[in-house]
Amino acid sequence: MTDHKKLTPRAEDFSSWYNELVQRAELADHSPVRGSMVIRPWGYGIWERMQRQLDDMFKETGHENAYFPLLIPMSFIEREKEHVEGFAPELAVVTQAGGKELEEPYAIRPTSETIIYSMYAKWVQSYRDLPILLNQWANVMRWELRTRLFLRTSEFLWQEGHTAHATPEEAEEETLTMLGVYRTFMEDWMAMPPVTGLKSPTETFAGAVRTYACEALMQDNKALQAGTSHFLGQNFSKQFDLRFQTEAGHEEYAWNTSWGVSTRLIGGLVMTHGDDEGLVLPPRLAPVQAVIVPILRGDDESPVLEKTEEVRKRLSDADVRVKVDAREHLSPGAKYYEWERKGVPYRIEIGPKDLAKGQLALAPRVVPEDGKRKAFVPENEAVAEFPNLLETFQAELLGRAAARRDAASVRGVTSLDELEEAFEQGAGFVYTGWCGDPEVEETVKERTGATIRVLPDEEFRSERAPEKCVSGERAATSEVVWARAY
RNA sequence: CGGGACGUGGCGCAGUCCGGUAGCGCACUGCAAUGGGGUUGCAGGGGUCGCCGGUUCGAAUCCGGCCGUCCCGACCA
Repeated sequence: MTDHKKLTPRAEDFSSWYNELVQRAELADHSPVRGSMVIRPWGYGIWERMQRQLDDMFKETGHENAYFPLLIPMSFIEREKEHVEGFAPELAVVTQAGGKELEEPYAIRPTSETIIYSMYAKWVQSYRDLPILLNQWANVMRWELRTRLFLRTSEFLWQEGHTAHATPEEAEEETLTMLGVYRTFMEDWMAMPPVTGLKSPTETFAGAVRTYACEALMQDNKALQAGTSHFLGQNFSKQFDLRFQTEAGHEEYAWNTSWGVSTRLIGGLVMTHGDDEGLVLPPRLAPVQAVIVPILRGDDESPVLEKTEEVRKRLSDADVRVKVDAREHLSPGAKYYEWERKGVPYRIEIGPKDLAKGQLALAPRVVPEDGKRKAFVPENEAVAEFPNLLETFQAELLGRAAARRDAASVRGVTSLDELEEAFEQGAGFVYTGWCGDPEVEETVKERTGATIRVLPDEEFRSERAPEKCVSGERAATSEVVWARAY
């Protein structure tokens, strides 16, 4: 399925570029259901890589997987006041089944806190039954009014971790541990370095005491909330009667956390690394890390094809995910464009000339700062070095993304005028002081379209803590990061 | 959910104002040659024009309703 049309350049229209890329790289397509997408094999392959790695990290931090029902009794969702206010407008509700009206409607889960904690309540008697550390991989539904492939769809895939603890300290620690897991995953696997921190009260999850988040900066300098970790306190345990007997013998409500990332991460991946030719995949998440394109001649193709297969086997044995593209009806150039559009990190060309010289032609998807577009490397060396090349490529992507984020970050802003000016100049993250007043958030949003993304964790904070709130009058109680967001 | 735009083979579009039995490019199929950045020639296949209804002798074209997509806004992972 070749496709000659160029993508709309990012600089011209970032939205069009994104929409075209997602479809033309065959990541996803619109479905007949409003706001719901089909994730195609290439996109799902990336999601599978993400799942595998995250799942390993969850297991390493002591969690187990389980599965809870898709349908949740409406009365459950209505039990936690903040929670129902947050989710009611976007619920899809099942009112009929088996040809009859249901006595109680079921909501299609927008998130599973309520049904999960209702079950935990059955399972927990004593402090010895805690902690419970579960995760589930699931689909959820939020009837969004405005959707975009991967970034906001009515139905999406995610994981949701839900834990119950005997003490607030332990729950808080869990919340921060999982925020750290997400951050590590985004940096080391997605090459998408986020800023992490605490959400302001207005941005806190409906039903949580505190929400922590990973905020990543996209190439259009808008922020993407890429993962959240919530300290729920006893809000849900009190509503669902999740109690336990302490060592001392008295009853207490358990302390909960929940945390999640979704297929939205794939949108983040696209907007972090993609270029005007198409997708660019970090090697650790690429379903195919190298595609071999044999350069075939009409006269005798067999030596080239034999060598191609030999190289494929050698790389595969070195745990490289490699694919041979030997389709005969396409010219090499057409294949190059196709695999570039799909973001494969490396292309390897093998032709008669390479055969004669015992070399391979290696072409990285992104030309390194100091490198060449295509390198001719002796076969043995190329095979031996290939895993390192992939790691270098991975590091290159992270380095570039971090540099972009830092270049688009503005610190030391002390007034609303300066803040407005910074965003007019195209700033990404802007750091200021804040007094904690939600009205300041409202004012800034009206003037600039930006919101507080996080109260940054210590290592992201400015060297000198801001003394005054950006509104000018009151003293700052914390530093905050502003951005326009997805 | 409010404002705007759009919906014609897989993709991109023309045709719609001034109703008269659907067209172009790319892609696709077959054969042959070609093959190191979107290869060429020849021969083919595919669309009841988003859906439903109305007006009319006749509707892609006019009218109404609905659905979907995109952009702006409110809301949101």
